[in-house]
Amino acid sequence: MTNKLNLNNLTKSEEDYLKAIFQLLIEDASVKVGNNQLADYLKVSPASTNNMIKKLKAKGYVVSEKYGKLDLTEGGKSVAVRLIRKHRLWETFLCNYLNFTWDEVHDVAEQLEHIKSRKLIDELDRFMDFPKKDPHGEMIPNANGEYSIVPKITLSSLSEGDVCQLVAVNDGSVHFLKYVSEIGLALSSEIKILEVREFDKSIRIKFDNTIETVTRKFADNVFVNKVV
Amino acid sequence: MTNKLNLNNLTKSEEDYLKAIFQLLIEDASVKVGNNQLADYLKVSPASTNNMIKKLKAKGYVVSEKYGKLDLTEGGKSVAVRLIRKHRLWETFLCNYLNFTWDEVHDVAEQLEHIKSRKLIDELDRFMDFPKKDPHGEMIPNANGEYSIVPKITLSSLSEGDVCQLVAVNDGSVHFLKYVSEIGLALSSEIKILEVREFDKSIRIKFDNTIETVTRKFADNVFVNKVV
DNA sequence: TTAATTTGTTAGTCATAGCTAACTTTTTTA
DNA sequence: TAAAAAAGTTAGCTATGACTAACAAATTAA
Ligand SMILES: [Mn+2]
Ligand SMILES: [Mn+2]
Ligand SMILES: [Mn+2]
Ligand SMILES: [Mn+2]
Repeated sequence: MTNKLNLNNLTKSEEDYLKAIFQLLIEDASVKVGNNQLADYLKVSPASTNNMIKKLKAKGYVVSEKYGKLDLTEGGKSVAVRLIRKHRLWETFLCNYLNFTWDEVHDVAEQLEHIKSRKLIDELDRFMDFPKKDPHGEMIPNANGEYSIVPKITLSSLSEGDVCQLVAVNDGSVHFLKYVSEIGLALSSEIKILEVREFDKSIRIKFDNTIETVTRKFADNVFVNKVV
Repeated sequence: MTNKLNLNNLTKSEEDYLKAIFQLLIEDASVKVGNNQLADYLKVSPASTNNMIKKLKAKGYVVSEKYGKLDLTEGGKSVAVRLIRKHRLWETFLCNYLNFTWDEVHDVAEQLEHIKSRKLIDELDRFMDFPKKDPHGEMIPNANGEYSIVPKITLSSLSEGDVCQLVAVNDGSVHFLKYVSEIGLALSSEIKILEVREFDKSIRIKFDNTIETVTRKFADNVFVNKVV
C-alpha cells in the first residue's frame, strides 16, 4: 500500500488546476506559486482557486500553509504530467494526421486531454511511433510519466551577436503562432541576434536570409537553444 | 434567417439527452417516448429527465405537451445525428487504427463524442476515407447529417428455416459483444435458424458449420437481414 | 515602523445536474 | 365505472464550480 492511487477520480476542473500549478512551477522554478497568480493564469477569481485548492489539499494533491504558497505532491505532479502527455500527443496527432496547423491544435487538445482511457493514449502514442516532441517543440512524457527537460531560454534573454536555434514556442496564443509562421520562422530555424534596441527592447534578428524586427513580447514567447 | 443554429451551446448532458430520445424514437417508431422510459434508458430519476426536458423544450429541441409524450424538433434531431456521427467515427477509429476490440470502444466513444470541433471530426472522417459503417455494423451519418437506414430486424423475429445475414449488433453491453465474438459470429455471418424452442424461445442456429443455441435475450440484440 | 498595497480567505449567491419524497394526472384493470 | 397502477410533475435537497463583496494577513513603501 505504498501508493494509494485514486485511479482517475478527478474532474476536468481538478485536472486543469493541477496542470496549471505544474506549469507555473516549472515556468519559473525560483518563484513559488501563489493563489492570485493561479487565478490569473486560469482566468477565474481568487475565490474560485482558493476553494479548489482546499479540495485538492484534502485529496492529497496539493500542499500549502494558510496564507502560504502552493506546491504539488508527487501524486499531484503525476496527474499533471499525465495530462500534459495526453495534451501533447493529441496535438501531435492533429498536426501530423488530421491536417491541423500548429495554431489550431491547442484548444481541441484542451478538450481531448480529459478523455479517460489509458489504452487510448498509449495506443495513440504507439500509432504515431512514440513521438518525442509536440508541434510546438515541447517534449512528450512517455507512458511511465518520464520526460527529459530540454534546456531552453527565451529569445529575449540573448544579446547582440548571439546565435541560437528555435527549439519551442509558447502555444497559448493563436495570433502569436500564426505570426511566427508568417514571418517564416519554424522549429530548428537558426537565428542570429543583430541588435537589441535599448529604447523598447525590440530585437533585430536574421534567419534564412530574412531580417526581421520583433518585439520583446514576441521574443518572450520564443524558446531557443544558444549555439554561439 | 431560416435556421437559427445555436452553434454548439449544448452541455454534455443536454447532448446525451437528445441522443437518447433520438435512439428511443428510432428504436421503435410506433411507440412514442415517455418521460419514465427516458429516465430508465439514461439510468437517472424521472425527476431529472422531467427537469432536463423542460430546458430542452425552452431551447427548442424537444416538443411535448404536459403529461404527453416526447418528440424532437428538426434542431433536436440534427444535434442527435451529429452526436451519433461522432460516436461511430470514433468507434471506427479506435477499432481500425488503435487496436481496440469492438467491445472496448463504446465507453471511450461516449466521451469522445462530446469533443467540440467540426474540423476534428470531418478530418477524422477523411483520414479513414469516409467509412460507411461502424465496428458494430451501424451506418455512419455523413458530414451533412445524411444517413441511410439499412433495413434490419432482430434475429429473434425469425422462424425455423429462415436464413439471414448478421448486419449489426447492439453495442451497449461488453459481455454481449465478447460473447458474440467467442462463439464465432461476426458481421456478415450467414445464419440459418434450425429451431425455435417454444418453451423458452431459445434458438438453435447454424453458421460456418457451427451449431449453437442462443437465448431469446441474445437474439434480441443481433440484427439481421433476411436472405431466405 | 507605521501606512498602503497586495495577497489570500471567507461568506453568501448562482447555475447545472443530479437525487428523494410527495403529489397529480392518465391509463389500465377489475 | 370506480379503484389500482403507472406515468408524469413538483418541491426541496445535494454537490460542483463559478461569481462578488467584505474582510484578514502579509508584504512593500514611505
Ligand atoms: Mn497546447
Ligand atoms: Mn484542459
Ligand atoms: Mn457505441
Ligand atoms: Mn455521451
